[in-house]
Amino acid sequence: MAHKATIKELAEAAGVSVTTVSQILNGKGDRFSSDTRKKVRDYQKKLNYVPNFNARNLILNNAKTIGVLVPNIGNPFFSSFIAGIQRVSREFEYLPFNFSGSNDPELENYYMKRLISRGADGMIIASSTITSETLNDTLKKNAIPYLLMDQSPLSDGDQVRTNDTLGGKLVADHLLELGHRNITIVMPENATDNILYRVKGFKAEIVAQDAQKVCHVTTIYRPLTKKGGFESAQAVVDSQATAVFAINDEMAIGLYRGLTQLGYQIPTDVSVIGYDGIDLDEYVSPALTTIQQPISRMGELATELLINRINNPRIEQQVVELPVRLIQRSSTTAPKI
Amino acid sequence: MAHKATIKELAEAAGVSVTTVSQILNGKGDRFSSDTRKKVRDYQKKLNYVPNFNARNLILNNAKTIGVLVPNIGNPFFSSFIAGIQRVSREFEYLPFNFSGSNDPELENYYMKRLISRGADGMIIASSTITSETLNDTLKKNAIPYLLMDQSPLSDGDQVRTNDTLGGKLVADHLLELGHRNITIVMPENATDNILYRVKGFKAEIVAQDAQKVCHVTTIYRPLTKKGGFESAQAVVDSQATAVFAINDEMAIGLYRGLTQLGYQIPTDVSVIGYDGIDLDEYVSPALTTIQQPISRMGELATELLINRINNPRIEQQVVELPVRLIQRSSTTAPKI
DNA sequence: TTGTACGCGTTATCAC
DNA sequence: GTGATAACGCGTACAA
Repeated sequence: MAHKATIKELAEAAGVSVTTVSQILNGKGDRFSSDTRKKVRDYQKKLNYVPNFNARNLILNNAKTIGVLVPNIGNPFFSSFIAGIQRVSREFEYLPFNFSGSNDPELENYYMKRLISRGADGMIIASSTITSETLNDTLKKNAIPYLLMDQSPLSDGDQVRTNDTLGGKLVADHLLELGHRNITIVMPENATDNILYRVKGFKAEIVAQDAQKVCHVTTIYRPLTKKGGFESAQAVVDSQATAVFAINDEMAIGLYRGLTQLGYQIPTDVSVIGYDGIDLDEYVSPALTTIQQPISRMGELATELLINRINNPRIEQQVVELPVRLIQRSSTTAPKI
Repeated sequence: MAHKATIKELAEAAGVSVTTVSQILNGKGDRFSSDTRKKVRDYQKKLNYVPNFNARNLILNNAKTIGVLVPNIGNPFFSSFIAGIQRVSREFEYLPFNFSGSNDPELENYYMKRLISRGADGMIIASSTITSETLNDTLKKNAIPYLLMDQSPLSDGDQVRTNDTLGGKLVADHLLELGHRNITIVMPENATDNILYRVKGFKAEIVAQDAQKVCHVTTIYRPLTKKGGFESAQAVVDSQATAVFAINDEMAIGLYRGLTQLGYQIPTDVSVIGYDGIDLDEYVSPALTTIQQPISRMGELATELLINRINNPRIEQQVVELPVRLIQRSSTTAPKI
C-alpha cells in the first residue's frame, strides 16, 4: 500500500497502452472494444488508480479552484458568505479555498500568491485592505479573473453588490420616523466604499428631511469589530445621541456591552441599529434592529459570476445588485422626552 | 497582461538559462555571481513570476497542504480553531484548506476525496459525523496522516485533547457550590466522545458529592446549535431546574433567547453555564459563565502535531492535553429560595 | 482499434 | 559560473 499507481502501470497490467487507458477513463473511449474498456476499468479498481492531479492539471490547466479572501472568518457575516460560496462551488465542481486575511495586506498578498501558484482559476476578494498594488501586480498581471466585494460601484470588474445607499436611507428613515433628532454613527476610520455609501445614503436622507426635522449627526471612528463597538460606548454617551447607527452588526453587539456596562438601557435610553443581518441578531438581547443583506446569496452569486467569467473571459462586465431591507426588532424605539 | 509568466520566459528576459533561474529562486544559487542573482530577482518582480505549483509538485511530490474539516464555520469556536491552524501552517509554509462539513457525512466524504486527489499531505478532522468507513477507505488506504479532534482518548491516532472530564467536574463543582440541587443538562443526541466525557465528569462529581448534597439531574436532547438551545427553553422550564449546563456556548446563547422569551431572567430565575469560551461570551448579557478551552491553541497544536507526523511518519502516537478552566461571569448565581 | 511521441513547467544532475 | 537535458505523470495529435 506504499505507493500510488500510475497510468503507465495500469496500462501495463491491463496489457494496453497509456493512451487506451487515458481515453477510456476520460470518457472518450467509445472507439475501443467493450472488452478492453472493461479490462481497463477492472484494473483501475484493482490497483486503486487515481489520476495524479498535478500532472493532469499541468496539461489541462484548469484546476477548478477558486481562492477566497475574507478579512475575518470570526465575523458570522463571512461564515455565511463562505457557506454560499461552498454551496455553489460544489455545484459546479469547483473547490473553494478560503483564507482569513486579518486585515493584514502582507498576509493577503501571501495567500494570494500561494493560491495563484497553485493554479487558482479565479479569486473572490472580500477583503477591504487589499491594495490595488497587489491587485494589479498579482492578479491582473497573471490574468486571473477576480471579483471584488465591498468595493466601489465604479470599479470595472465583475460585481455583486447591495444597495448601500438605500440601506443607509432606510436607517435614516427608520430613526427619523421614530423621532430621533440626535444620532451618532459608529464606523471605522478607513472605511471600504460600501460602508461609505451606507453613510452617504444615511446622511443624504437626513439632509433631505432636514426642512421638517432638524437633526444632529455625530460620527465616531472605531475599528470594525465587537471590541471597536464596545470601546465606542463612552463616546456615544458623550455625544448625547438618542440613537446609534452601528455600521455593522458586530460593532452593534460590542456597543450593547459597552452601553450596558455604563448603565444605559437599550432601547430605553438609547436606540441601536446595526447593519448586515447576521443570525446572531435575533439572539442578542434586545434583538437587534438591522439592515439585512442576503449574505449567503451574495456568496452564491459571487461564485456563479466568477465561474462564468472563468469560462467566458471576454464577456462584458457583470454586475448584480441584491436587495436590502430593514428588519425591525427590539433595539430601536422612540426617544425619551 | 495576458498570461502567467513561466520560468522559461523569465530566463529569456534575464538572458540566462532556466537552470540558473530555478537554482537562484530556490536558494541554491550561491555559485552564481551576485550580479546574475540580482538580475534574476529583478526580473522575477518585474514579470511577477510565481512558480507553477503543479509542475513543481510533480517533481518534488510534497504539496505542503493540509486539509481541514470542521462541522460548522459559523460557530466561533471553529473560526478560532481555524485561525490557529492558519497561523502555524504559515509558519511551516503549509497551506490549510478548510471546509465545513455541515454534519453531512456525504459532504465530508466528498471534500476528503477532493483534498486527497489534490495531494493533501495530511488532514485535521474536527467533524463529528465522519464515518470510520470514510476514515479507513479514504485516509488509511492512501496512507494519509490525519488527526482527529473531539474523539475518544482511546483512539490510536495522534490527538490534541482537553480534559473534558475535568471540565464537567468544574461545572458540577461550581453549580453545587452555588447551592443548586436541580440541574438540567442540554446536549445533542448523538454526542461526540468529548461531550460524553464532559457529561460523565459532571455526573461523576454530582454522585461524589451526593452524600452531602442530594441533587437531581435532568437531561434534554437538542441539536448542538443556537437554535437547538433556543428550542430547549420550554423543556428546561418544565424541568424546574435552577441551573442549566449547556454543553457548549452556542447552545447557551440560544437558551438565553428562549428563556428570556418565556419571561425568565438569567441568572435570577435560572443560572446558565456554557462550555468552550468563545469571545462572544463576554458580549452577551449577562456575560456567560463557561469552561474555557484554549481554542486557537488547539488549532495550532493540531497543526504542529500533524506536520510533525507528515515529516516523521513512523514516530509514536502523539498526545497532548491542554488545560481547561472555569471562567465565572454573570450568568450563574445562587438559586432563589 | 490501438499505440508512439511530444509537450505541459519545473527541478536535479552533470557536463562544460 | 553557467547551461543542456532528463525526468515527474498525464493527455492528445497523429500514425499505424
